[in-house]
Amino acid sequence: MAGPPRRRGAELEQAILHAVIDELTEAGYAGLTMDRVAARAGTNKNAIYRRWPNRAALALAAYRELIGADREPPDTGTLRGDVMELLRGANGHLSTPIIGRTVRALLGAAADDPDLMAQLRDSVIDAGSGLWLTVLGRAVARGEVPPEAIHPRVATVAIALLRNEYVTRGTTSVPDDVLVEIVDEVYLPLLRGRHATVVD
Amino acid sequence: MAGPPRRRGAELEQAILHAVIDELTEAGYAGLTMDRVAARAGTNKNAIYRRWPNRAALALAAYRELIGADREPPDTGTLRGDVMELLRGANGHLSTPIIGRTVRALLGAAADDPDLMAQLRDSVIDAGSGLWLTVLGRAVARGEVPPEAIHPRVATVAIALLRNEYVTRGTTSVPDDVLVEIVDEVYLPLLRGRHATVVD
DNA sequence: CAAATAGGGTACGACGCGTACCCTGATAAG
DNA sequence: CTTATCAGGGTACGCGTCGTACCCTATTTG
Repeated sequence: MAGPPRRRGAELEQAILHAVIDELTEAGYAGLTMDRVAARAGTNKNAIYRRWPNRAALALAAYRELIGADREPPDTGTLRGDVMELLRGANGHLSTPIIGRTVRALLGAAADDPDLMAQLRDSVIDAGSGLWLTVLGRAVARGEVPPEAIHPRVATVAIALLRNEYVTRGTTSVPDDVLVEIVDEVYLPLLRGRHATVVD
Repeated sequence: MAGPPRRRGAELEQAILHAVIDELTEAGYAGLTMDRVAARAGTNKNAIYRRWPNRAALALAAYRELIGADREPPDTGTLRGDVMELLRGANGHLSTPIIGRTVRALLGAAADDPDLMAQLRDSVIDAGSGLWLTVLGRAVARGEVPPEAIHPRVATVAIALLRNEYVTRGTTSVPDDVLVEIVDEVYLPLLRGRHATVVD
């Protein structure tokens, strides 16, 4: 009896990660169990523990799998257009049923696991900050904002506020008008006011 | 044999909550177990479950116990002084070994518990926002910033950024120069530039 | 073809949650 | 003062999950 051939290496790894994604979608991080992941992937816990040391690492790996490739910075021609697109992209991203919950839960789990926290920081938090600097650089080149706008803390204010909204509100999705408010009431005024001269 | 008289009601409740605080300090939220809390408080799980439905609710109650009474808004005479004091107060607060970790863990646990999230929002997140509005109101009265500065989203930008720093960095304490940067590079310029009209 | 490796199946110990009982000390009611 | 009521103490237990251990089997490598 041949049956399906036994999966190995990358193929099996993919099957496991997608099982994790499905489980996270249905039951959330709190309801994620190693046994069920193994069952759903049609394998057993051996194969999982051989690859990831614990539940948190497994969930983080699944998260990365889900995120996939890096994004390209948008280029709409105006700073506001680029910024709104970045923010809407991040919001659409975080409002996937799985992502927001998982990220929150992982941040919580990382409270007692510095190693996990470091990985989270790299792959979730800092991953996108280059996009913002790129977009700002173009805006400076166009003369939309003064060069002083390019300052790491200033550049990431918008995404930091969005993230804050997620973490503290516990919502599954942030309404678009909140994004607009962040951009028009906070972010753009801040960038334009970085130098004494303002307003176009 | 008399022994110590049996504790009841509020007295016992205090003993339990302080046992939770000690356990959180030593082992963190992940290491907090009901059995150990009961043992440490010199009681048993009955007395705990009679008061709180689960571990998360217990930890939240301990957190509130630890926070204690509400703070008074500072009044240093300048906006920058008040703002720095609010931010330093919050930072000192969150950098207690227990608080930061516990809040992060609770936010994570709340990912699957809307009820807990609501309570957290009320008692942790929104609790202090009145202070910021008060301080801003005084600054407007002094003519330091335009009245448009009094806008909920704008007013809480500084504390939102601090919180973001905590949640995403996983640090136990945010250095003072980060606070200064938040205030001088972001918050005050934003408030002072509020009069600039916004494009839409 | 043999040896090494990775996967499958399964069982197990440890641990913690939340519940259930029954007993005892303290308080409230008669 | 006596008795009923109730909160607390002590303890045990079922359940679920983690992480590990073993042994067997399929696949790949030499």
